[in-house]
Amino acid sequence: MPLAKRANSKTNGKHIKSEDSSDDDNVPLAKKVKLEKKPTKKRPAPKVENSSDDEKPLAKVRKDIKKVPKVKAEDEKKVVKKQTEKVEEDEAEAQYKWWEQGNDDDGSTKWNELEHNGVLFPPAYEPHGIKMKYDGKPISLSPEAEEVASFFAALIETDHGKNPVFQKNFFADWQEILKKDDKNPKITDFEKCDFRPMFEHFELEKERKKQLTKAEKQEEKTKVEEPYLYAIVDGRKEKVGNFRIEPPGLFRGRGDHPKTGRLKHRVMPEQVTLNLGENAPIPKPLPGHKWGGVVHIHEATWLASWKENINGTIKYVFLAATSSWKGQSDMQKFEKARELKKHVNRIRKDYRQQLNDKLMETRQRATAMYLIDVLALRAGNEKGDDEADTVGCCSLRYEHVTLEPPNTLVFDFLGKDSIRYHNSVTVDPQVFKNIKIFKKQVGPDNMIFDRLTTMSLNKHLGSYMKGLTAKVFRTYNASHTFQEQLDKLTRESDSVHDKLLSYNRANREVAILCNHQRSVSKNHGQMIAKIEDKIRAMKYQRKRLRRQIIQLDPKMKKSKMEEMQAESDLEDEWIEEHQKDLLVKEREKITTKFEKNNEKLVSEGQAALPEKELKEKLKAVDEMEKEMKKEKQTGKIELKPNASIDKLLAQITKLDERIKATKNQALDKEEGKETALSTSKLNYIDPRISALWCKKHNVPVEKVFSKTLRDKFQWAMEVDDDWKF
DNA sequence: GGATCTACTTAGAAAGAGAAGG
DNA sequence: CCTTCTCTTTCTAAGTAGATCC
Repeated sequence: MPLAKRANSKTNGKHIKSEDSSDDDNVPLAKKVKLEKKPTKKRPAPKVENSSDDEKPLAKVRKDIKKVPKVKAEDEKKVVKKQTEKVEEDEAEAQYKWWEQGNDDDGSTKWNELEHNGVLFPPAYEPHGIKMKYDGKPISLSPEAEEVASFFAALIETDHGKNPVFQKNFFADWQEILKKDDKNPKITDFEKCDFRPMFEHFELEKERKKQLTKAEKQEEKTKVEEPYLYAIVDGRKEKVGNFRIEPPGLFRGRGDHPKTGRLKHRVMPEQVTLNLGENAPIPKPLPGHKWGGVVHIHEATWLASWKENINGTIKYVFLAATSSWKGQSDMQKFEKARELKKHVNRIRKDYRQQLNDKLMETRQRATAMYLIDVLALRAGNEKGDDEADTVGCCSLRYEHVTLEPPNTLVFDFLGKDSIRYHNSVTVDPQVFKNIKIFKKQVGPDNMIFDRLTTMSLNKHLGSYMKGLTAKVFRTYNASHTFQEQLDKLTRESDSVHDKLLSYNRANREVAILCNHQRSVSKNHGQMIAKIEDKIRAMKYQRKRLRRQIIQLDPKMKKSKMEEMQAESDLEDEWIEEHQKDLLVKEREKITTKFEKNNEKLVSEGQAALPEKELKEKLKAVDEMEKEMKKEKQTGKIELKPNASIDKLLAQITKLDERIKATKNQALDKEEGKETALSTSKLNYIDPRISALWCKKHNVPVEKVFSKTLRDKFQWAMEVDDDWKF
């Protein structure tokens, strides 16, 4: 598959041929263009660190550390001292209220003394001995081969397990493992493998686990994990986030990832580097093992790191989201986005003007900025060909944008996580013109912004405001949109319930802007059908009520006719079905109640009630059935003795409301079926907007933030009333 | 000045827990 | 009370972006 290519020689040294002559003619091209095609990125084969028996890696890491720029010693000391004093004063109070201590003048973060207990390693693999089949016959596998087979077996019913690339990659890696022990059978054909016995074993295990009570599940876990949950950071006790090292398994790459299904190795202590305070005790590795290294990088927040074997990327153990380091940087992120408010008008004015700049590079940059600002696209770093082919703004290719004159652009590409971005947008005519020109210049398969990189774009943005990058626009526009929508939708007179509806609507606007999706749940259709049935049932009730009114006072007929008409979706067939259903359900209800009662009586040593009793009870339903038949024949409904028009009307009003509410619920579910609100809430919307809104409108915060979110956003909970995003 | 490395945030899937419905 | 549906939490992949290397 051809990777994104930068400009080829076709465009080199030429002038932009304007698509329409009314456009500024002959825009000179930017100086020279790099001619080389993007070289295929070939990552050097990851050095296999075999550190178990020599000191090299450790020494190596130590050397590296010397290169880490030293934080000015004074600053460092100052902070340490300040925080230590505070801790001594009142440890509990100081623990989480870092935001009241004020920030450092230069806004930088300094990480100080760090001690922690350690990183939890999983125990080695324990074979289960369940025999899978090959060519129809049960086979025995070495423990290692059994483990890898189990990884796959657990997934055979999932999309991953059915994905041919996943299967191929798994099979190749599994064969390598099989070869390691010559007692393993020769397995050469994936098609002949039957993993089902193992799969079923795991399903059973799952069931068994489910049966355990809450307490049983908790107890063992908490006991083992207890020592690993917290780290002491600058004297504060902070929660550790992902303290469990990632267990071995099959790499579950998203989208068309060429490496999906490959075996992810078990990580051993020798591969792990710890980052902690110079004076902190070094936690003990597994018996018989040693750590890959111990470092003291004060300006990093990670506690431990290791290199993962699939893509050669570094994985980290960080503090939890509730920690001060994470909270601090979260707050800084939103403060930066708020600072953009002061500059955004100028920036917008500039890029609009530069949309027809003579310099190609500038014009591309302006166009990209427009897209990032208006559509909240991601920056779009370039990717290698050993990853899924996904793009962002700067890496958009020819085929990702189509032109619909006069000025509509249709975007259709796979973004982060291979989530489809499909959007038809009417844009500024000059943006349309530009895309048309760029596309013509670069040709199919090539990147539209061939003179632009995320680096150059961010460098430019940085000239407007310190620390401004493409991603700040997403944060800014998300929070801004949320505040705007929330203000627009919230009615002071609304109930808490309705206010929450508005809150979620505003949230959804943001999620749509950011294209946050979720897969439609398997039984969504079923669920909607159920709700629709419920609505119909209520309509049927309402229809009967109206009939009764007419029976009571035939003069009402005329005025009610129109409304009756509106219920045309209540077909006779459906009504009949519905009535039958009602009867069946009623009978079931009575029967199960009767049986349960009998079981109870028997267990208490009493005699069960005779079958006759049940028949007696069921007679009431027979009665109902008769009445329904009669109703159908005569078209008359048996009126209750105390029926009155007023009462019936009141019932109708109530039903109307319920129908409306249920309809809303259905609409809400349908609209939200593929939009995930959580991501924007967690990462893009300044939590202070929510905190203030709750306060102002008397909505309890726990209605909008779950426990974890409240903990994460603790820094944002107390805001001045006049604060605005 | 691009490629690579590193460190961090952002993302949806999957697992788990809790609430609602029968 | 048990099952089913829904919301929350956990997990780790996949981005962004700065620093460093060459």
